Amino acid sequence: MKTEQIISTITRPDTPTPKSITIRDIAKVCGVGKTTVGAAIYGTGRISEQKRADILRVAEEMGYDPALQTVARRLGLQKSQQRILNHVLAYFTELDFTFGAYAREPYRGIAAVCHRERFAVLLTENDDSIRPADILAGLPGTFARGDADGAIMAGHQGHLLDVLRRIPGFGDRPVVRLFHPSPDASCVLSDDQTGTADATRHLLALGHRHFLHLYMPIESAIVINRVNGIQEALTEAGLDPAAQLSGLDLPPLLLTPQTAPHVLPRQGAPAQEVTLGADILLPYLHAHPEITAIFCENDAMALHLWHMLLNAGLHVPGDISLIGFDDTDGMVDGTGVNHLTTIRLPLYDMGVAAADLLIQRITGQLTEDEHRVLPVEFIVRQSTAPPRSR
Amino acid sequence: MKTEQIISTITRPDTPTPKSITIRDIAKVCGVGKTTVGAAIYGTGRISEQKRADILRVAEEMGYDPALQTVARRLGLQKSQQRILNHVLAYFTELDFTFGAYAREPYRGIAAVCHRERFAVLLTENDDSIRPADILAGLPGTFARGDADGAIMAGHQGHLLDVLRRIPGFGDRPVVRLFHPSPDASCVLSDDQTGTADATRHLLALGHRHFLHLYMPIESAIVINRVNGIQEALTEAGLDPAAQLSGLDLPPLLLTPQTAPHVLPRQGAPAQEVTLGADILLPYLHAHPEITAIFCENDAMALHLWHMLLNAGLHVPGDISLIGFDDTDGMVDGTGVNHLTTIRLPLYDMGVAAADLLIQRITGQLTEDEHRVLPVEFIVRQSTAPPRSR
DNA sequence: TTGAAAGCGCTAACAG
DNA sequence: CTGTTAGCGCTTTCAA
Repeated sequence: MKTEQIISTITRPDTPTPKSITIRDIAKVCGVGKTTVGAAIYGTGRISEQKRADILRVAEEMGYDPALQTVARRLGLQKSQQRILNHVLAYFTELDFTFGAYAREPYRGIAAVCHRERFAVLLTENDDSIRPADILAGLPGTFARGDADGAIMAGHQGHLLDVLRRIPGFGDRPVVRLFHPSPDASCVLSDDQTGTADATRHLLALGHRHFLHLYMPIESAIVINRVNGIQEALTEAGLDPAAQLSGLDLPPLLLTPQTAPHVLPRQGAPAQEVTLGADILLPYLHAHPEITAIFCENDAMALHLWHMLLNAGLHVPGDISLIGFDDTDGMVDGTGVNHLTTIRLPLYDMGVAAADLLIQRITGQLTEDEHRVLPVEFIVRQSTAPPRSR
Repeated sequence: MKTEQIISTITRPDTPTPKSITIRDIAKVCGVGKTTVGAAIYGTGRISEQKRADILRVAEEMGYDPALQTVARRLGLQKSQQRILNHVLAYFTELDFTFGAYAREPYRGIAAVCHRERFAVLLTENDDSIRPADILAGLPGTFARGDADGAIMAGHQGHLLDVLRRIPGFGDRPVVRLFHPSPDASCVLSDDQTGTADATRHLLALGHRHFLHLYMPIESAIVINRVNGIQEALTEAGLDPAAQLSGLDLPPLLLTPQTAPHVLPRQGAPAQEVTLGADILLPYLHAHPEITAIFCENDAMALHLWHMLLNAGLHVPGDISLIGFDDTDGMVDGTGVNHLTTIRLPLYDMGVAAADLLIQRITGQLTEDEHRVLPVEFIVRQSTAPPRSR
């Protein structure tokens, strides 16, 4: 943390603020000691109901504002190791949060809960490729000072959790991780395995037998869950997962939502390259004509594929059945109908759950970290159909 | 502000934190007074270079963390009316910020500047229809406590500025308004008038003579600027604005970015109603066959219109020329090319300008409010063409 | 129940 | 230049 920043930034208001009312002022007016006033307003110590009412009335009349005296209270409480909550939580997302429903939809849920609970949201985008030391250095002083009561982290976020834990001002405050399981924090996860299992059963029922799963190069718990789901359904049907399911990793760029057509408008966004990854995927499909269905890591990827296949003369779902993930983006026709069969992640609800969980931990209503797994929903649309030989 | 929230929220950490190092500890070790240590670390008072170096070294060794002592410093400084900056700014946007590049693109700019300057962003979405009293009640305690050093407000935001000004904890801290001019704050605006003037000249050169301007029901400074631009170009061409330009207000819903097809993916978003507003617009156009070009308030609206006209058998740009605004959304064809002629708002740069301006005001590098008007860019694509009679 | 006194860790005014 | 003293406004003993 930049020490200088914390030290050297002092301002003096243009127009001197009128001195604010203190409990001492009130005490003088009421003819009591200031300890008594403190007891009346802040509930420190016993006080007769009569005096309390009197004092509160006078405080109100004099315009006493407890918010303005939080600093003094904090100092006073330091002795007894108590903290006044800031009612602020940090939401860390991967860089360029503004892309993709994957961070935006949870944010909506978080914001809704925070608004209800009068919490403020400190939005922080983090570059996952950055070195841990730089994460620390890049965080605003507000974190070092401990202004965030807790944090929600979406996605991988590399070593961010460790970094947070090492900040003296943050310490072991509650953290909720979204999407990725973690033993050191509360987690809000989705039941991806059931989702892919359902999807696989659907494809099996249609008659498909050979599947391709396009995954991220990263060996993440998420990918493992999804593969498990497919394998579960295959095994259940008496098939050998190893023989029926193949995996293929594509260029990382292809897997980010950014590259899909019509995904998200952004000023100056480059035109789509519909051919990206085609040099890998098309030859592969050509060499494996038995494959009739493809699982994608996300909808954006599915849409990209759809266009790519179309370009190559392959029809969805006629030649290839396509299954997306997330239900964030759709293959929308002119009448606004989405044709992509997908597994819907309850992104908004996950945000709500994360914020609820975090705030309960912050306020002490919950004293242990908790893992919550939310159900997904398999949605059949028009990108899956019975296979025909290619 | 909910007083209870400020008062009743105290927590005690699960594991008692080890008492943090204080300047007194350092003073004892160094065999000096604590004032001297303060002078060394915080630059309060004069001190010899020798002692300073010694003390700083010891402080470092002992692991003194200035961030942890901000509370005490703040109390100490209260006497002299000085404040330690929080390095936090609030970004207020209209409700559901997650829609529309109109708030998201500036956010990207703001975030970039804040990251560079180590400022944190407090993101707050505000419902413009809410009563002023409720805005105040809905703000998290962090605002009452004065944790935000300043604020950026996008859009109308009704009485929010007044509300902020009335919060004792915020007072007259710097505010930057985005898009809307305001005498009580710094502003970052766009030169819309030049934009619509350019667009009008373009249409005039193509041969158009009768124009329709679809505006928001609100009499905003923005609309006025845009109309002024059209009128300016018409007058310049020796035409009578009153005779050549007609205005029409459509249902409010039509004017929000949400309604445009393909604008922004959102989970569970309803299918588009391509016919929304058609009952007003189509008869109007039928009654005024002399109109050959339409100005829209934003791209989303232009796209909606495009589809609506197509539905009615009218071709763009053959029958009607269409001009969007913002350059946030496009009529994208299969190859990723955008066909909408529009006036591009430098949204990202406006965010950058707003954050720069605000931070300069916060840090005192700038002592007066400033209005900055950024240039727009008229971009000719394929939604405008020479008129033909209908 | 009440209130005086002694902190919390720093800054500020003033002697030395 | 240095250290002492007295705050900042609240909390927390601890007598009364």
